[in-house]
Amino acid sequence: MVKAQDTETQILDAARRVFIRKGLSGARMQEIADEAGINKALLHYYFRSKEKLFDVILRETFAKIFPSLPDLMINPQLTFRESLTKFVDGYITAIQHNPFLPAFVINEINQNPDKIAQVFETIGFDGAKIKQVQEVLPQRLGLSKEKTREVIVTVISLCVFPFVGKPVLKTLLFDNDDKAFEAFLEERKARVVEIAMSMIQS
Amino acid sequence: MVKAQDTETQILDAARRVFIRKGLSGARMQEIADEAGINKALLHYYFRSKEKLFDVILRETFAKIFPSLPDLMINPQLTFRESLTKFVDGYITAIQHNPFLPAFVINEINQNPDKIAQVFETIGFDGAKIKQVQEVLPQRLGLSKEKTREVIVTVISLCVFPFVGKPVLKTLLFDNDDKAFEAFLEERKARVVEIAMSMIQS
DNA sequence: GTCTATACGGTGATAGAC
DNA sequence: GTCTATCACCGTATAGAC
Repeated sequence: MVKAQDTETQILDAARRVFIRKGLSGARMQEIADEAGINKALLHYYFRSKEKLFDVILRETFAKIFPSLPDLMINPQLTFRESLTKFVDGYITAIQHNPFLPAFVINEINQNPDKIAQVFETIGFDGAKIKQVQEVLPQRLGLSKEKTREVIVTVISLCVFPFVGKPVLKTLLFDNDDKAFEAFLEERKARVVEIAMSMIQS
Repeated sequence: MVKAQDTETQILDAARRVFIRKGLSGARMQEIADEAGINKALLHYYFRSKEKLFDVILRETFAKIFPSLPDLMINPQLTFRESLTKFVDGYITAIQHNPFLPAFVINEINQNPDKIAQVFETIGFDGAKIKQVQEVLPQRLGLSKEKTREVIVTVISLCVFPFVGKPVLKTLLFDNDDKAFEAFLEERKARVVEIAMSMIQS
């Protein structure tokens, strides 16, 4: 039992690394087995198929990335600026620790958009919660539904894109200097908040 | 000769569609052959291998996406606001016609960052041109190099992200209403310019 | 140039011993 | 639970006829 738990965890750890690096179609069961220190047969013993294993990782990844937004934004204890600062900071920091996550999610989601609703439900991000955000947030901001959407899209765009576009941006703007790019991301946390706040006030 | 040209074009058209939809590892030579109305053997006759064929498409795609930025931004005939408006409008419109391009580029580039320099050179986007943009643009804007980078990253993020994040954004903010999302993108062209200009003036 | 046939390696998945 | 061995299939790539 203890050993089983360990093996399953090791498989999931390995699968996470490989799938996020290579995607569903690029990943090989052999590679996952190697990274987990076991053989292919055992993979199929724990998770019936590659697709099943992948779905577990995809759900887990979504659960890690998405719930923070609504929880934070709706918290009435904080001013909106505080909520926003906390969100942007937490979000960018989280991605810094998992820099390949956004590209992975983007790719797999665009590859298979039908899975979205299903995955969202699994992580407790159902219609009710979505509605809640769509209704409470405009009230908090004192903005129309449309304006609120613009702010949200802007914030998420600014937080996420630098990571998925990193190879290109680094080449074009940062002379491939990794340190400079990291520093830029760090400084960006404050700038994103400023840009969003100026959208709200104007 | 005429027929050969036709076949090659048909192969490239098919390869473009399939690769951009499925990516390198997800695409199948059989599927490309089917879409081109020929058989697998002929694919290998024209392009020795899958990788070679893919490289052609990748270069072609980069050539289509990237050169517009520097050419526009540096044009001294226009005010910066005019350049920016033209760029944002042209860029978003272009992506609207090829909505899967950004996710494709992001995925393949993150999968194989080493190819970037090589691909950029192929499309005439060499070190000299990059330096030119890095030097001329700050002058035009009257901003520091760092501030200029912020503006560029912001503009590109706001233009591109909505497309790659479309499935998620549509679900969370637009109740899966395609029309509403399209309208949002259309209206966004003007908003992006406003956001960028306000960054410059402050 | 274009086809059919086939080689050849890899890939997901299973059977069966321990 | 974990392994070795093996299967059936699919994928890229090539040979060779026309």
